[in-house]
Amino acid sequence: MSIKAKPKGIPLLGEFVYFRSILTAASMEYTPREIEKKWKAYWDTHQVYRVSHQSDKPKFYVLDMFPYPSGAGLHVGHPLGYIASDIYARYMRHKGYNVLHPMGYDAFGLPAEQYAIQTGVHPAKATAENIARYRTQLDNIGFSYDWNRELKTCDPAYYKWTQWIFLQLFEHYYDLDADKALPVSELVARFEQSGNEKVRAAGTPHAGFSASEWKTMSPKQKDDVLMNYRLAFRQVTYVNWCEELGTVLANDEVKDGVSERGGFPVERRPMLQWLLRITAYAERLLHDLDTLEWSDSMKKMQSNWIGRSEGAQLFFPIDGSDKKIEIFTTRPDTIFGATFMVLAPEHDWVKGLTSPEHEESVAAYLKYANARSERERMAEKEITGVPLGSFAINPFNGEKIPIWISEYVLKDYGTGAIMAVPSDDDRDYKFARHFGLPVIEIIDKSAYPGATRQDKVGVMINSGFLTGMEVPEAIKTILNRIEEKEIGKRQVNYKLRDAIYSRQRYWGEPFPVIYDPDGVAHPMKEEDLPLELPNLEDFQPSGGGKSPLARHEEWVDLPNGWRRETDTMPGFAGSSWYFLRYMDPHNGEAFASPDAIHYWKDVDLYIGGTEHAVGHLMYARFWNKFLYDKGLVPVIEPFKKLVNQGMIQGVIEYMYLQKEKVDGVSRFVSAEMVGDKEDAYARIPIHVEYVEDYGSPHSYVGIKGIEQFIEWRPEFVDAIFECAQGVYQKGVFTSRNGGKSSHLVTVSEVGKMSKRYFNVINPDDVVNEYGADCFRMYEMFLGPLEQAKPWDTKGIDGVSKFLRKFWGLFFNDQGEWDISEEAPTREELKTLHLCIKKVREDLERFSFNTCVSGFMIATNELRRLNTNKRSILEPMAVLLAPFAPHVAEELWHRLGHDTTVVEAKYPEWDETHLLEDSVTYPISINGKKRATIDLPVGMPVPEVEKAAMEMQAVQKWLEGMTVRKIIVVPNRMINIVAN
RNA sequence: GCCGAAGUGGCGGAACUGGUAGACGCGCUGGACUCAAAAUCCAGUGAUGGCAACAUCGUGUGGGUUCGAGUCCCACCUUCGGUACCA
Repeated sequence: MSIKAKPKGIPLLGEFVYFRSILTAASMEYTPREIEKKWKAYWDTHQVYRVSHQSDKPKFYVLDMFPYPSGAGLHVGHPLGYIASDIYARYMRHKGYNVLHPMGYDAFGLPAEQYAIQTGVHPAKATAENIARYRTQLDNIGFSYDWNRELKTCDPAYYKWTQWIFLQLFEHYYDLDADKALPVSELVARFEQSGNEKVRAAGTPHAGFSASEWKTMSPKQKDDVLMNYRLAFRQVTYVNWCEELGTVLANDEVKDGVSERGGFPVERRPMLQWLLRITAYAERLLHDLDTLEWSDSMKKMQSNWIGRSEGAQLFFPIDGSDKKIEIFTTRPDTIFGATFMVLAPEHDWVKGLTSPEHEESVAAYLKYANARSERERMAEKEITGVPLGSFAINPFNGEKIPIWISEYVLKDYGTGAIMAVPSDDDRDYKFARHFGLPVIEIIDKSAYPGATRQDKVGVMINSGFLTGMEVPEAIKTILNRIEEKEIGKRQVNYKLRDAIYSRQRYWGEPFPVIYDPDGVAHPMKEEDLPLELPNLEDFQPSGGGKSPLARHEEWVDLPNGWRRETDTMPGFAGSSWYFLRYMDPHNGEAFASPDAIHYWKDVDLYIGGTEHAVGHLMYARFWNKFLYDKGLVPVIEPFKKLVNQGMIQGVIEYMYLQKEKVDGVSRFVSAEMVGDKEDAYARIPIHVEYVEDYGSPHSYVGIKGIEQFIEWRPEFVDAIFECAQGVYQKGVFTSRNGGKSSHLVTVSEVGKMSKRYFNVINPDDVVNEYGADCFRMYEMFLGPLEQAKPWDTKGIDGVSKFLRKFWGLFFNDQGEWDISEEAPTREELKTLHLCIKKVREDLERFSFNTCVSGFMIATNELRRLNTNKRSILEPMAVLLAPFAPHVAEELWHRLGHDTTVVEAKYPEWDETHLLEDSVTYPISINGKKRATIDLPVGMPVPEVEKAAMEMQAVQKWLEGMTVRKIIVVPNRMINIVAN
């Protein structure tokens, strides 16, 4: 019996194994249940995995990405990375490192709040239950976590420091001269001295002011000015607003422009929110990628996300007005080809630039664009836009060009306005073609065949003083001219946007901020932290886009008339710094003690999914850099080495349900009958365990499966099930044309493992049947860590057999423990040392799957050799310990040790045991293998050539041909080129 | 759309630096053991042709570089992850 998502209450093979073990001599049978239970208890009582920073050993920090404890519990995909990191952590410990390997929970978040809205269960309660379930599931797998360091972001003792770091961000600005964060108090001192003219800081554009102007400002005015500088600041940004639900929605909750819940319209609405000025760190976030041992693709994703581009800020005068539109362009050289301008629909000036005759069409377009999500707008499937009816003047040739608005220009990128050059930009070109706008060729690319529209190559034509120049020269020239004419300047632009940090939600960290009656934001005092999240019973949003907290007036309104911030922090708040808290998780005086931080420093190995490539990893790097600027952490990057695990997918099985009922009865049909009439049927996902051969093209439900299905969905008790060769209805199978097959073929699809597809496979069930050691090794054996792969329990038998065989090496044919102290043979030593080499080398390159096959090969070989020598088997047990710690511990103790195998020294290989006398060369003729020959290792090349040429099989192939060349790669291959 | 990744037997995958494609495991086929089944053990297993030796084809598709390409280059197809408020 193999496990498919196991229905509750069905006894599994594991119980049978257990039962059998009681009847047989307990010493010989491999009984993972007993062994694993025993050693888990041992590790726990001896606190084997507890670590301290007070150590003389070198440190090593292995971290898993913070899990969010979802209501569905862990499925077999989650532990993949945890197992890999656990194996590596154990390996490093065997190598003598003091290994920090902690685990905890990213416990604030939207799902718990949605669940609360639907069921009334308090998020704190649901989260605590989910965490408890996760913990049980994790414990089942035998991880080497130091559970004394467990974290929960929703714990006030933890979020006290999340709030504290937020306040530090609030109290700092980014000084471009110092190239680091400095206190706002210093900025204020400079304003008092000389206004903001000499200040070079990352900030929101705003007017200049003098010292005396600063001094006359009201507190509210000063607060507004400082918001342009603070690293945590308030600004108006757009949110997905759903009027019907009275709430702001996550992009995730919006599907095709309507809310996923209820299908109500969603529009983009401006709202005053907190943001973090991550853009201040853009350059450093980009530059420091070079110092990281991350995959090139991951670095590339981050660097593309940051999206640094060099170009020019340029002002275009508006016809009939003294206003000038600011744009950013990376191609100032193409300005003579600019035939129109495009503004984002949200651009502040749209209203003012709309001429009376265009008011109607512009209003209609704004309404359209407003209902479109940012994602849809960027996807550029259709070309939309309207002219405003006003014109800009090209500052170089004085041409009047029309101003349009279109959704492909985004408010938050650059200045929200572009000059459109259809000849040299694809999107501009498509837009011009669609609306019949002129295209002026300005670059002759005839010397560069194959160059695309956007490529920066060619010779300028039709371009005034630029005509005749090559593009790079033209760019330089025009930049200089722009600066001379003072109509703009060189500028570096980033695609990276500041991070919106407000959520109109309950289940998150409260902001430690209070507003005075003027609306000036004041930080809470450090000694008053944490500001605890008050208890609520109703989690429906408050009116006007406010968080549920806004209804809790006693909490919001302070006795002195000041008010609390009612928004809460986003999910990434707690996870942006948790790796630091693990270093010193119980500290009440600081987020972690300097001692601990200076010992553990940074994460040496970080394992998690690529889905965090640009979110969490960017924010965490940003926070770390800020804390570095403050002198609070010693390293510029928190995650030295990053390994991305692939996602384990599930199989989704569907039955076809005819959309139209037959005489009021539902009708399911076997998939092969559907043919090209898909439209007439609905796909109904069903529990994968009802399906035979699930995942294969022939997967089907039989009578038993149909009956299980009806039990689960009683509304289909009367339904017709049209099988391959007959019909099943109400417990009766009627054959058609004498056929007997009652298979109803289902459609299989690879997809997410999720509650909604009834295909979640719980690791507990697998561990229960096969044991944790087997589960760990099977997860690794499935394939390369980095690759996505579908889960299939079928193959697990191979690993299970391997473990029993490995165990069997220590016993004789009578099932008695039988270990000899004799000296090993040469062959045995070679097998052992080959295995050590394979496992160690593969571990170093995170190739866990090939380690497992290495163990299998060695075990098969040692069985063949009938090995029972301590000198071979004891190192094998230690070698296996990181992968299968329970069975290794059991064997280690049976071998006579009374300390844990966890601390045993990892075996090393000796090349002298691996030397071969001869090598089998393949002989290729013109690249095709035609023969092989055994030759001594290290034979000189001329002799190898001679030996090969003398072979009959070779001569046969060379008949009538002339040998042109013989290529010999020593100890690898021989290739003869002839014609 | 944009950014990133992956496509190898019936299945999961191996081949690390351009050098014997398919290690290891599952499944399947045949055999041993068994009253029988399970478990276990032994043998075979990319496709096509052939009694066989062997030959031809074969790493998503089309092209290219090379003595030699799963691996490098160009174009394309499909699937997956991200796309800024899921975590």
